Amino acid sequence: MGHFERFGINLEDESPDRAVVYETACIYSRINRQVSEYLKPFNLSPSKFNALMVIKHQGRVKGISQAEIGKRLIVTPSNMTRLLDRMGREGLIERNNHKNDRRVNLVKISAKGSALLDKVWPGYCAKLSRLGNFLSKTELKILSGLLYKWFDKLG
Amino acid sequence: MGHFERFGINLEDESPDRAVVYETACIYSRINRQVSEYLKPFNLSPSKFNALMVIKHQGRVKGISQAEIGKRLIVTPSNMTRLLDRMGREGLIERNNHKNDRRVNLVKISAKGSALLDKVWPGYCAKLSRLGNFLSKTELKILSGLLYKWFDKLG
DNA sequence: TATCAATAGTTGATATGTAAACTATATCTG
DNA sequence: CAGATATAGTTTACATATCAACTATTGATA
Repeated sequence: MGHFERFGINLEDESPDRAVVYETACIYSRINRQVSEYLKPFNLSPSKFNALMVIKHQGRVKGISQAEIGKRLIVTPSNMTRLLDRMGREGLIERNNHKNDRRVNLVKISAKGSALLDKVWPGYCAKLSRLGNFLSKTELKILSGLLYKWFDKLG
Repeated sequence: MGHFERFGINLEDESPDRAVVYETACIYSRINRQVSEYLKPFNLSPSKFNALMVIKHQGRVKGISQAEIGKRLIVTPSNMTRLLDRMGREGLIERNNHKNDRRVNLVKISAKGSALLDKVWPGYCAKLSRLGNFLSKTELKILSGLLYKWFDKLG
């Protein structure tokens, strides 16, 4: 077991509860940077990629409302408006009015957006697998189980 | 063990390597939100808080350069400039010229900043402990060890 | 039905993040 | 020493995030 420090304080021994929080934050930071770097040549950010994935998989037939995308990704309405503005300008999505509720924008992925996702997805999965495969299969199972349990109880 | 899904895809069984990446991201998102909410009444963001902690603990005597803070927190120079601008405006820090190297700004925490940290720190630790204590001591030890190993190998 | 509350989305202000171009200063090297 | 190179920090432009205030529309209810 290693030594984990933050602000000059060794956390691992005295407070494993705080240590796991710090470790999670540090790992996330590295994951996020690597994913961002992978997506950059495609002119995609993690936010745009995630939104595009949700729109593709949840809005196949009639489209999906902005509020619904926001709920799934935990993105605020104002953020969603502007994210979709940019994605619309880049031709990745289309926004149409809901027939029965004129407040709602129904968002659908465009052919261009769909083609981009098809190009990006395999490498994205491979990148995530590489990020995870520093641990053995057994360790991954244990880690995944503990993380899931934690996530579940965090609420 | 639970079921973990993203974009409508069940990850846990087929690809534990990708599952741990997703789980880490989801947990981080919740941690970050809770920490932000705790800090908000003090007019602090996680970024300002982390910078203030580093400045307090690493810049005690002569101060610490902006580049050094940036290295520790992985913050770009331009971001650091403006973060410290705001923190300076709020009276949390002081910036002075380095005597022998006029390129360098030496940053020190102010009395006001130090008092703020003293007020925030106990609750911050308690918040992190509460975030981590959904797991037993044994589980925390195992999780912490696996996270450290992962973090170490991620490089 | 008239009003009132809830919902969907937009806009403006601001904080935080990146990248690139820039200034000023320091250091290295022929 | 002169010129190239490296380093520290700033500025600009832009993406992404929040919150608060706003409009438009729908739905509930008195």
